[in-house]
Amino acid sequence: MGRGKILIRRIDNTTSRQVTFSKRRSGLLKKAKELSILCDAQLGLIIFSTTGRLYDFASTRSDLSATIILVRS
Amino acid sequence: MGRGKILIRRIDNTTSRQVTFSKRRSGLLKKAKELSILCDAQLGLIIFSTTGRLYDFASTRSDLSATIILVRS
DNA sequence: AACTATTTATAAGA
DNA sequence: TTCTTATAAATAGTT
Repeated sequence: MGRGKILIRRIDNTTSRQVTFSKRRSGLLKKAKELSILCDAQLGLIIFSTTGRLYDFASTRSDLSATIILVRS
Repeated sequence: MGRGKILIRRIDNTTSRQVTFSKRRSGLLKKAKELSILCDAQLGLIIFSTTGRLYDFASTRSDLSATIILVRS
């Protein structure tokens, strides 16, 4: 997607890597939420940035939610 | 995407819902893997189908991998 | 399981 | 760093 095709390999440039992380993280979380709603599926997604920040999504299912909380703390 | 625009709400038709689950599950796992590679990010994704089958992806990080294993067993 | 018309995501650029 | 937009990629409906 985008102006050019890219290879799936670690992005060397720090700035580019952070920008891509921000964009794709949002996209992934959005698609995770859509899948859970459209298909009534239970899922959990946990993303750590290299700086240790955590981003997550969990559809309501007790064991999944508990897992996310455990990983967070 | 696709021939028509859809609303993000539970798909009532069982067959359509299963087909969509299969397609989007693949897409989500692919994008999760791409994000981890491109951005050197650690992430875990766990998807349960309504029949209880589990699909997951985890980039290598001990606590994440352990979590996935815990949820699986 | 394939096929495509379209929508959506996003890589580069502004 | 937020917005734009050309293009790649995902996918909804079809066969």
